[in-house]
Amino acid sequence: MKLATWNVNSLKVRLPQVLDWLAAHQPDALCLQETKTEDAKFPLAEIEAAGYHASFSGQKTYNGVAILTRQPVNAAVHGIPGFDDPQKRVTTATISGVRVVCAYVPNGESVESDKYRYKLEWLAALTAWLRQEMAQHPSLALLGDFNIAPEDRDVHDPQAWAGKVLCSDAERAAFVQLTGLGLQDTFRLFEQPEKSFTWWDYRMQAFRRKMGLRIDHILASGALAASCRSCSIDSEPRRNERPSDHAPVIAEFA
DNA sequence: ATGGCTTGAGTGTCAAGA
Repeated sequence: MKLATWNVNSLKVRLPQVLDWLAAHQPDALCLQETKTEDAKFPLAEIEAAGYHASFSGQKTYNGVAILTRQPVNAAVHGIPGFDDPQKRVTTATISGVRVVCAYVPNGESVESDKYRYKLEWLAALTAWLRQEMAQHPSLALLGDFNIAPEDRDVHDPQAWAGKVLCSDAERAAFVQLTGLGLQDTFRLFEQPEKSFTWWDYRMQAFRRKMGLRIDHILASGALAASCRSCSIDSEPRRNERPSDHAPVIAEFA
C-alpha cells in the first residue's frame, strides 16, 4: 500500500500536475492540503476520470483538504470532532483497513502572533482526538503539512531559524506529543540524504539553493509502521513550471 | 534590509502563506 501527501497550494492551479503525479506514482491514497477550493467547485470529474475517488472538505481562498483514493473510502469524517473550527484543515477516511488522517496544521505566522496560539491549541485538539481515534483504529496514518520542522537536521539553517515559527520549542514539543501517541515519523525509519526538505520558499531561488525545511510528514501507528518499507520525498514536482512550494512525500507499506 | 514569490479575490491591491 502506498500513501502520499502533498500541499498543492491551490488545486485549481495544480490539477494537471496532480493528475500527472497520480498517473506516474499510482498511490492508494494521496492526501492534499491547501486545495483552496470550495466543495461545490471541487474538480471531481477530472479526478474520477483519472481513476480516483475523492473525499474532501474545502473552502474558498484558504485551507482545504482532500484524500484521493483508488478504492472508495469508508467512514469519512471532516474536521477534528469536538473542536469547532471554521477552517477546513482535516479530513479522515478508512482505506483498506487503514485509518488515514489528512491534516493541514496552521502556519502560526510568528511566535508572537495570535495565529501561533491557535496553532498550538489546534495541535492539542488534534492530539487529544487522535488518542481516541488510535484506540479505535490500531492501523492509523497521519499525513500532511505539519508546519513543524521536528529537528535541526530538518532545517537548512538551524541557527537562522532557531526559535522561529515552524521550529520553536513549543511546536517541536507538540510534534513529540504526537509521536508519543505511538505515531512514528516514517521518514526517519530509514537512512536519508542530508538536506532532505519538503518546502522551499518561492523567493530568493530557495529551491535551487537548497534552502528548505522538512515540514510535511507521514506518521504511522506502531502496527502500520512495522510494515513500512520506504518513505521518501519526491522533489521532482518542485522543478515543474508553476510548482507548488511543497514537494510530495510517499510511504510504502507491505 | 521584514524585502525577496505565489495565489485568490476581484479589477486595485491586499491577506496569507512559511
